[in-house]
Amino acid sequence: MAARRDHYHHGGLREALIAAGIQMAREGGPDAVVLREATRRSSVSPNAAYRHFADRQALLDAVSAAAQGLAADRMEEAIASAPVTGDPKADARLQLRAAGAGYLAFAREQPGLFRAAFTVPHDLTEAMTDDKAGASGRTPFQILANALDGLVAAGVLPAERRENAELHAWSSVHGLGMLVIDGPLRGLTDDMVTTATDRLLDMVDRGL
Amino acid sequence: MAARRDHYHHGGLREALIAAGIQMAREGGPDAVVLREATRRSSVSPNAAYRHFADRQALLDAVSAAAQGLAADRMEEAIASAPVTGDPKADARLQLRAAGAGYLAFAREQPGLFRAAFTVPHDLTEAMTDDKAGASGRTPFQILANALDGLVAAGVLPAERRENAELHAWSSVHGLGMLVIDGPLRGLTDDMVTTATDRLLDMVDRGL
DNA sequence: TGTACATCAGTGAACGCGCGTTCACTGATGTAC
DNA sequence: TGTACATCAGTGAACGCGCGTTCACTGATGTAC
Repeated sequence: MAARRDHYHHGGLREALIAAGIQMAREGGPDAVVLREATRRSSVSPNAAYRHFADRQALLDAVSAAAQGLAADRMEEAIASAPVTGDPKADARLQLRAAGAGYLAFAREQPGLFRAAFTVPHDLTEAMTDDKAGASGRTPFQILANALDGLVAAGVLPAERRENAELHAWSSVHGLGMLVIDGPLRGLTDDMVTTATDRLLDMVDRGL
Repeated sequence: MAARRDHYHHGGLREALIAAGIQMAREGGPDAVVLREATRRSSVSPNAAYRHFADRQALLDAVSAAAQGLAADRMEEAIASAPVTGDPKADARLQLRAAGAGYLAFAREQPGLFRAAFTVPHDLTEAMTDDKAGASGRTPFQILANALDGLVAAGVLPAERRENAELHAWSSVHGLGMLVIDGPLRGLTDDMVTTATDRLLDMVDRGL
């Protein structure tokens, strides 16, 4: 952040507001993204935000997109550190597992951001939009799609099941995430969640 | 509702407030459950609610429990109208499918209630509590458990996979529900959701 | 290079709103004798 | 069966709060000549 705050113009208020919004989402999910508070944290008057966002929803959308980018980063990280066996089939599966595990790790580590990322209205058609990409330039959806392409390429997954696979993998993993951070499975310990994740990914693997 | 509203005491204010809360949740999810509005809809002064609920959260909890009961009803309805083949194995599977389809039907038909039911903090240990039961006296969790027991009894599902099965089935179906009503899959048409549900249930079936 | 001026990104004050919650109260109800 | 009284379930008014948003404004910035 190149914050020269000694002159009148902020220099990067839009980014500062989004950063503040991300922090608030981290602390309390999408509902905690409060426009006035974002301006306060940016040391700016409340209405200054309206130079950069049409309204509160516009800020929330930007925060959500950024949160999706962070989720993508976490997935890439998990994929990068996944074991490699040398067997193409096994490796393709391990990549998919890692993507799922990364998604769930993000849900557990940053439940507020997770909800901000995936609980706010977006179109499927927007799911691959650039501003939702992480450092790698890929969105969570693209990363998942990529892992599934890998399964097909390795001959693990028959091509005709490709489309459904997307749905299945995403739903399973997303559902566990929601149940664990916000729902009836809230009481589970970290250990329980880890083994549950493992078992779930076993079953996704088997179901494909 | 036996509402004799011509005398001082309401006669059933607690129930009226919950009913109003359910209606609000139906319209806008858990966040829309507003204590003052519930009293307004019950033709009562704002603070009257405090005779029956410690605070807003207590009302929301009651509404959430009631919404879980409605979800249970919808699942039972789907199960009751599931096809019967006579083959015990096939029938056990069809029962589980019906339970899942009912859960997702509830999510689509009553997205607000669905979120109020399953998006609000509850413990796993509370998941089977009576006040979350539907007309049949069973909670969504119990209905799912029951269908899985049926799979084991029919010899479709090895007993040692029983516990994981719960997690897998619930996560998958819950995830699809969330993605469809609130998340990145929001744009899907009813038809697309129906076929997606079918495919997802195929894969759950296969994954078990 | 210096100056006039349009544009841009902020300020400061105020708005109406609805919320959850608390206070001191009063009318209705049920029970004991 | 009638009455005194405790208890219960409401009323009415008010509180402080923080929100999103709008208004009229002014200081800073960049561009044309």
